[in-house]
Amino acid sequence: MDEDLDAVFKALADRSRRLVLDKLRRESGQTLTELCADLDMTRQAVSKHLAILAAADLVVAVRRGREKLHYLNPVPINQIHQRWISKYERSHLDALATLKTALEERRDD
Amino acid sequence: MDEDLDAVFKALADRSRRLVLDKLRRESGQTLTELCADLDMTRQAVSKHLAILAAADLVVAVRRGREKLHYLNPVPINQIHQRWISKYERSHLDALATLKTALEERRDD
DNA sequence: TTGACATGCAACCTTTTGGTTGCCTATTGT
DNA sequence: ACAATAGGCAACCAAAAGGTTGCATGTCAA
Repeated sequence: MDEDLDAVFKALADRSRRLVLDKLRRESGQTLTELCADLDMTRQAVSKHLAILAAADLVVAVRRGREKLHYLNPVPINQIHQRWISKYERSHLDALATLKTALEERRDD
Repeated sequence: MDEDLDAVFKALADRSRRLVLDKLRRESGQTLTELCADLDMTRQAVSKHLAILAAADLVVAVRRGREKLHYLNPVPINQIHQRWISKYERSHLDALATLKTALEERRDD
């Protein structure tokens, strides 16, 4: 059940990859070389990152002639939100209260 | 600005660590040995995971005698939601439509 | 048709990660 | 007091991650 979410979490763990996602969110359909701009690493490194993002289904690529256009797929991020984050949002206040109490009880040591 | 979020993303990238968080969400204030149950790795490995979670501020520990009680801190997960996920939620439908169009235009190659 | 451009593939390297084992320290209950 | 219990520290290890360089392939435009 958590199998595919794992790839998404791992893909999101790298700052460069999150940067790539941000760039794609701002402007869809960019090519590899376009995405390389301002990224301070070789094209091959970016290409590897894109492969990881694609494996996690966060990015979908479409070949057009000699270039490849990359699109953001928002679905996996939404799934992370729905199937994972939301659980923690639900118990957020409760957990905060428990934590606060625990930290205060530490005083009477 | 994104400095601390990076540690959180990295901490969440490991399935075992997410499992630990889930356990703490279900029951707060567990000790290290309690958390080790059903985790199929040594106590030291779990201890390392807890250190990483604590460095990301996802877990706060309170020493009580010879044992250490661990509490979930929901704030970083909330920040991930607020400062990162929500941006993608906002452009979700738009991105989906763009992606769909791109995939359909692929037909007339 | 040929040079320039966009990308792909593979080998290689270094650092990080996730885990282990072995031993040490502190606290507790009897 | 002392054995059992809870945890900490450090060295070590294999595998994965993130990056590089070099070369190959496919496509476009003049």
